[in-house]
Amino acid sequence: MIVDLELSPKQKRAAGERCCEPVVYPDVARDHALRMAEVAKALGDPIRLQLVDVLSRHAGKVCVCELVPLFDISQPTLSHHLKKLRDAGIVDSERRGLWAYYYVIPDALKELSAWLT
Amino acid sequence: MIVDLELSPKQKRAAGERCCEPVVYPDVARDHALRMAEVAKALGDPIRLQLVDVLSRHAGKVCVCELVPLFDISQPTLSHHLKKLRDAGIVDSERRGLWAYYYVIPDALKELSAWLT
DNA sequence: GTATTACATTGACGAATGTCAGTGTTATTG
DNA sequence: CAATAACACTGACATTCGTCAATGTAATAC
Repeated sequence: MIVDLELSPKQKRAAGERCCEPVVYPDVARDHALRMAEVAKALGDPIRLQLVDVLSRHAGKVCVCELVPLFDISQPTLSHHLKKLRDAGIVDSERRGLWAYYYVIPDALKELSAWLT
Repeated sequence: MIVDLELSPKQKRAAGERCCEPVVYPDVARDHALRMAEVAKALGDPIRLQLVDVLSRHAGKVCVCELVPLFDISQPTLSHHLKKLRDAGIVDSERRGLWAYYYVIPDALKELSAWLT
């Protein structure tokens, strides 16, 4: 993992006393952090988190008409949340006639999950 | 885990055709989802995610004066991010003279991590 | 064709976010 | 005492967010 942050403090100490023991380099590269933060941000809403929970717990694909009644929000709002999850690369959808089927993209949460472990 | 969401679709089908196979109940309770979303939201910023990375990778406690030069943001902004992480229950701080030492609260990320696995 | 159904998009709204300059607070130095 | 250093807080700003009502779009039913 690439280190791209400077470490040594650029400010003087007030006393001879050390500020603290040398800090560990962040070994999460900036773009790596950016990607994981993007995923975390998408999960940072209770409804979206529950959406991902339902979708991932369901082996196959779930259509929106089954998702709408699960939450106390309007259909356009749910559509908005699904779009956010799509934009974050967490879920994808598939049209089949009138219905849209959503599913969690395999390994989409892998990176964040591994970092959290 | 408590189920507190209704499941059966409240809208009529257009055809005799089924919308989809029966969906799985979300087994993330609403308050459970709320707590995890709060943590995810706090991690949903690249700087905060890297902050947690640095703090968790460092065994002990790290003072703010070591954190400031790591990022290209002002000291007040960093302080603001640290407060967000504190409010989310992810980190805590300890004053020692002029310095403030931050550390990751053990098991603060456990719940979200377990859910993601 | 018209009507209806499923879902997405638009536009609007108040609320929250990330950022900074400026200031305040507290502890240490001299 | 006064000066300084470390950090938090305030107020302001543009931006993004979550939400809804209204509308658009495409496919199915009649």
